[in-house]
Amino acid sequence: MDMRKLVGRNFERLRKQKGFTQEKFSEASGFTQQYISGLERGRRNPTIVTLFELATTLGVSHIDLVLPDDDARSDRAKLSKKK
Amino acid sequence: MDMRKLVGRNFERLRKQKGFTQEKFSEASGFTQQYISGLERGRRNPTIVTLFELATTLGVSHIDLVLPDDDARSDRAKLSKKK
DNA sequence: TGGGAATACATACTATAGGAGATAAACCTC
DNA sequence: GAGGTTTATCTCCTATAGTATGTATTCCCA
Repeated sequence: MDMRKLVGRNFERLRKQKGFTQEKFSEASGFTQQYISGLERGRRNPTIVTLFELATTLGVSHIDLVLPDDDARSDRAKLSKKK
Repeated sequence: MDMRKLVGRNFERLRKQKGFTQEKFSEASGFTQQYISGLERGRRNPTIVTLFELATTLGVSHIDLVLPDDDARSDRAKLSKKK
């Protein structure tokens, strides 16, 4: 269970949904494009403060981390919009 | 909006609900008692990997971070049990 | 009120989060 | 295949996450 990849994959999906390039997102969030790249590729282990800042820039208000059962083969996680 | 305090307060509540002392929890999780203390007092900024390990030790499978509206005065967050 | 259990504080240390800058590699579209 | 744009890789740097150890403090309760 690799939280880095779990967060990276879902972040990338949401970034694209929002129409951000890595560069545009880096300008909006203050993180470097290189950091965003590493994050999406599962090479970064963001802190909760960083996670909050990323979510805020994405316009996401609800971070929902579903930790898979051991017997579940695939990782699952959602970053869902406010109700 | 201080994610450290938000997580710290909710972690402390859940730890007590589960009947752990900081010392017992540190033995179960591999983190030091001192780290747990700092975490609960909002002086630590855990990474997502750390957050996952803490949740796993607590027997929590669903991490739900609700980011308050700007006009909401109080922090809110839930670490909820699996359905 | 004293003594053990639980929590907080202090200091020093190693590993890594995150930044800055340059560049490489893909990925278009013409 | 040239040229722009987007993403990935690399190196070096500082700040801090997390460990280890010791101790202080707070909280009980007999």
